[in-house]
Amino acid sequence: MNKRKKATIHDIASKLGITASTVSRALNNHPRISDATKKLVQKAAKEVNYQPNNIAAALRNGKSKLIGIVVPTANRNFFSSVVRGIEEIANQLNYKVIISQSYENFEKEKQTVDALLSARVDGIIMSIGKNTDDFEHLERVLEKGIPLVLFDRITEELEVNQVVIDDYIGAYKSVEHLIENGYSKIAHFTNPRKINIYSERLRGYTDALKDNGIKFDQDLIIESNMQLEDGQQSALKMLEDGIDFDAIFSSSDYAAMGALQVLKDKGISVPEEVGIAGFGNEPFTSFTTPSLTSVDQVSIPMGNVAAELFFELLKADPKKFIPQKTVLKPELIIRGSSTRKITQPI
Amino acid sequence: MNKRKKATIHDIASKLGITASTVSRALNNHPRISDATKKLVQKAAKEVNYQPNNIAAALRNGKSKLIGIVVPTANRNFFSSVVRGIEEIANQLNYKVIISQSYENFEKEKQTVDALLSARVDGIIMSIGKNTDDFEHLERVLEKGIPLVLFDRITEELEVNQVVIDDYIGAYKSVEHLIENGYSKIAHFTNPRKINIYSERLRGYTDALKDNGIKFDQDLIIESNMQLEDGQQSALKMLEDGIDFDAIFSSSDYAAMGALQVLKDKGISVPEEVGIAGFGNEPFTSFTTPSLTSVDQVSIPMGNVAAELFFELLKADPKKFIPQKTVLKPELIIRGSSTRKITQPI
DNA sequence: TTTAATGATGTAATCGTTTGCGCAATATAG
DNA sequence: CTATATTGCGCAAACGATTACATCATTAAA
Repeated sequence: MNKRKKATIHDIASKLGITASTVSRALNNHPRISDATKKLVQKAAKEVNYQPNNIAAALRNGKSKLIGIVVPTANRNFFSSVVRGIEEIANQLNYKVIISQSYENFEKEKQTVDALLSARVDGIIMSIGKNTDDFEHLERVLEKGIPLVLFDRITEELEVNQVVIDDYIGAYKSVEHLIENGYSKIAHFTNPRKINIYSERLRGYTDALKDNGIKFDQDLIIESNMQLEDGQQSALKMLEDGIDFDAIFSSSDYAAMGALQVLKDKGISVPEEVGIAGFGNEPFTSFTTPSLTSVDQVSIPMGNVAAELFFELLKADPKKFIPQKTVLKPELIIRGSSTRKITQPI
Repeated sequence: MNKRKKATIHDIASKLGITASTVSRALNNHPRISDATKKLVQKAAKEVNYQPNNIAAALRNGKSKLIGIVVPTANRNFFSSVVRGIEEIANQLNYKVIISQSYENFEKEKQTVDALLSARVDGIIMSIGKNTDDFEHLERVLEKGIPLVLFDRITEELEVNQVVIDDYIGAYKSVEHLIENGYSKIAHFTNPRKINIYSERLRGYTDALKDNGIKFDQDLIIESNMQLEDGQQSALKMLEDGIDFDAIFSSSDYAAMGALQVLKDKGISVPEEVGIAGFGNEPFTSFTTPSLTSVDQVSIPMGNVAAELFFELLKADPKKFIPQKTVLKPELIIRGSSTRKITQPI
């Protein structure tokens, strides 16, 4: 029924006995084109099932209307929600989004950034991988004057727009909440890698203890890769080593979940004997028994803000660029794993 | 340090006193270019920090090396895993992926497909929304001869490559498993929308009952939108209405989870009094207490297959196109919610 | 030594849109 | 009734890479 070749503005033009420039202008609602012509063109475009070729336009304009997004994995609720937040804003402005995953792999991350650059995205919004501590690939992006916005997993080594949540406050509030519920020997699960989020959460933990007159105990700091299994092992280790604790503040919901499973398994009741609080507000946290107290990372707003920052950058004069860092307030979601009716230390 | 403008093959050419065609051929490893020249070109390319402009190449070649993916929501483990499976294959072939979400919204789905077409993707891989029952937008894609592959949520109304899991078998096995564990009054949570996946699962349920000599009971078929809250309400309703059941086979893990919560809340023990099996093998199913029996949808292989089908289509002669339907075998993951040591009907 | 084949590179058109400039025709001002 | 704006549209050159065809050398074959 349809011809194999796709219709172009030239086809429309010759059909109407006008030129392609007029068609182009008509479709773009150029003021110097008469309404009559515009109507004609639109009708003809419908008839031939015209689909604008953004590739050609991109080449001519030097902008693709594509935003590259790099996340460690789209498979995590937090990241996909941020992407959703970005999309909300981007779509309004007729931008589309290319999502790439770096799988926490440095080489893959570099390749991905390169590929996006070759695809001529107008800019990049990303969250860096856990194992990334060299930022040359991002410096190259900046040098070329391509807009770059970092979210959540950021670095201080780059002069770049960033949006994060206040991990410090989130951690502080969690620990404070645990203390208010009568826990005092609070362990902390963290990651040895020095990315901002973990160090900030550790700082919040430390300060909350201090401000409540509880002495910091290095033995209560447990480092791991923070996945489910790591949480299980950490909890087991603490029990075996006879470490005296009555609560866990974990920088990851997964690790918190692992600990919860082990404790239940060992007949230790949560929250009565041990309180648990996680971080991230993953969907499963509300499904567990007991449900898991956690810190919500306001992911969709974070995506919104990242996108807004991005579009500001796009418009801005690169000469007088001043990197902004937006800090969002996280929300403590209090659930069953950390609230006991009666304050009863073990 | 770097000039604002990006380097092109012309810059490299004039730098070396040769022409752009030679540079292009050298970079593409054309056999008719001498090794000496190739080396020179590569060195010069590095020096000027050359980044190929895929947009220009895409325009010239008529192919963008982009695959458009449309999913209802990237936020679901299943979909993001399929995407991952697609990416694995696509990246090997130097294709990139544009992910768009339709949010189960028909209008949004249409717009998205149009946008991808305008972005000149080389083809589309998608899973259709729950509310889509008009397929004009997809017919347009087919008419233009643009490769289209559907996965999971498909339709029989289109002559198109498809990859699905055998929902029938998945359901059949689940129900059979429940029966083997001594359950006989098995309720089924399903969705009233007539998309293939739900009707196939219902069919599997029905046949498994029949083959085991259990009479089908319409009262045990509970329709809802299958989210967590729907599962809660469905369970509550069954209890209130005094419906006699000893197991639930839910077409969604979320609804199964909701039911599990309600039953536990009402003091009904799972799996002793009521067995539960879900569908989808969402990550949280292994975190719940008891953990939730479910059907794994082999999402990554599904993505792989979808991508392979896609690339076959891309190479194939559109004249002699015969739509293929690949059916993958799902895997029953047996967990705590459906296994009781002693078969003890209530 | 002439002819043909091969190797290495250049020429120029092409992909589909956009847009500065130019040129009429009409409208407005003086 | 000129002089100047304004309106409506065409011309042609971009954007950057690719590639069929042409052009020279050089070399092998006759």
